[in-house]
Amino acid sequence: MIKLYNTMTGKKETFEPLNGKKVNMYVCGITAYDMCHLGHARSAIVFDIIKRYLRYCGYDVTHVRNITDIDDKIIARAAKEKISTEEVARKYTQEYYNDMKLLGVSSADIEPNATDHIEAMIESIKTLIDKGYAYPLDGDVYFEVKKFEGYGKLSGKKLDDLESGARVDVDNRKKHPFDFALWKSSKEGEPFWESPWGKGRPGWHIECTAMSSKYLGESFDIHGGGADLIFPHHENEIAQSEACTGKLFVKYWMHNGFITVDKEKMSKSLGNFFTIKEILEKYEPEVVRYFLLSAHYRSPIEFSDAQLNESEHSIDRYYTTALRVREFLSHTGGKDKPGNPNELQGLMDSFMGKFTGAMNDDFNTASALGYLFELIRELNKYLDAKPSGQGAREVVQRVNEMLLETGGVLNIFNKSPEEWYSALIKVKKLALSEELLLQKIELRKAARDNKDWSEADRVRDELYEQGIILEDKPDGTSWRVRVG
RNA sequence: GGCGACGUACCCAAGUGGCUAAGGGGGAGGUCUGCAAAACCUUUAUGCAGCGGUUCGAAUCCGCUCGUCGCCUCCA
Repeated sequence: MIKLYNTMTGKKETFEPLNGKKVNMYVCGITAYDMCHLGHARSAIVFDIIKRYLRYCGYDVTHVRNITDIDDKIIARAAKEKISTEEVARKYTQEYYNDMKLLGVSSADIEPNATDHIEAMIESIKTLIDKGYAYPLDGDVYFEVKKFEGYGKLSGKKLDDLESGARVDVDNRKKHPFDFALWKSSKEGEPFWESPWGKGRPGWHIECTAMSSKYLGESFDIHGGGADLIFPHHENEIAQSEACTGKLFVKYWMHNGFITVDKEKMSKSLGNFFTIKEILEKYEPEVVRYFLLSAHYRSPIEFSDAQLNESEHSIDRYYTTALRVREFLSHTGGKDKPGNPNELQGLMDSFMGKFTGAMNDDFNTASALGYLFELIRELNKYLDAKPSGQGAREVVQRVNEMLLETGGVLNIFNKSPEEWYSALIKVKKLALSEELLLQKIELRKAARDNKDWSEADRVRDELYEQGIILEDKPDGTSWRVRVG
């Protein structure tokens, strides 16, 4: 039984989709006017994991993630770069897809662009006018918030409070300061579409109303996005959609917390952001994903190199164990010496339940990761006891499968140790080829065979300086990339 | 001004009424090792911002205080 926190009620609720095992989920994507930063990555990764977990639980999920490809910021950017709005949108949409691919975030099932749905938006706006919820004004169309009973129910705001706390210049032509644009007339030189109210473009919020109902129906299960979208964006979507259909728009509203830098929200306007591209220059994507899953999705998470380095350590701990497991499985045979798997066996019996328990509790990935590392420790302990034989083999294999299965849900632990180390060499820009490295190890082996310890240590220290750590084992020396 | 969230060890972080307060990183000691590394073991919060209250029992519920942050404007 999955429980999830619903922003609408402010409580954790039992997840019961509108239609059996079918889950329709809409997550607000990006406005394609600039490079994406880590905050965008968090939202993408969080909802990707939620989708993966729901599917793991047997739900049939349809995931829609939109791209806003026409908007004031795009127009401003186009003017600045002296190119068309289409080119701006195309360029940054492409960058976005590229970032998502590098991050290892799966695609949504449907990734609609706003400009492909202008007709549907116009239809929605017409309906809102016909029903008396919207009014045209000098080529614009506004939604009249006072007409929608329940405006503010998602964000917990009251219109009177909004009025008195207004921090923006009020457009006096509107009936209420918080009436928002469904349609904006275009100024000279701006892109436009023909409409019953003249040439113009849609307001931001209406695209999600039009596209979500097109692909997921008038009522659907989950609507997600960053917490900064709660007001006004999602509040306005509710007003538009429910005014249009008279039906419940969304059953569960989910919002991820912010990334902070020096405790402040990472944002374009503060200028304290790091682009996904910049971060992936220094860190492996799996490290970034792990970092973002190491805190609960609704909590703020402080970005820092120290934190990313810790995440790198954690992932490396897994791959070090993965290497041990593989060596064990490739060698073990012979005498049946299952060791004492009791502690490990106990944890194996409870592990899957602990994992799903954590994930069922509002997708508590941080807690789930704790259980994974608990299992890793027990596995290491078991391997330390040097068990052998078929029984031991089956135990280790089963634990390994559990780690891969649960790691798979979290989209981590999905490489071979070699892939991990070679990715680390790349991302840490080590000026050392694997070939040269193996030569050095041979060189050192010769010294060790001669018990020339000072020469052996010299080679090891030299490699350490270059970011490589050597480990001497009974059957030879292996290497790892130094992390952290 | 209105609304809301958060404050757990040296750092990050889970835990939201009841066994010894997960897990990761770091520190100290140990086992192993030619020495290391890795791994494992022990240790590092009689206490969960502070003060009251409810309760047989609270980090967990309630109130107040202090501190930090967010939304109220485009924002993931």
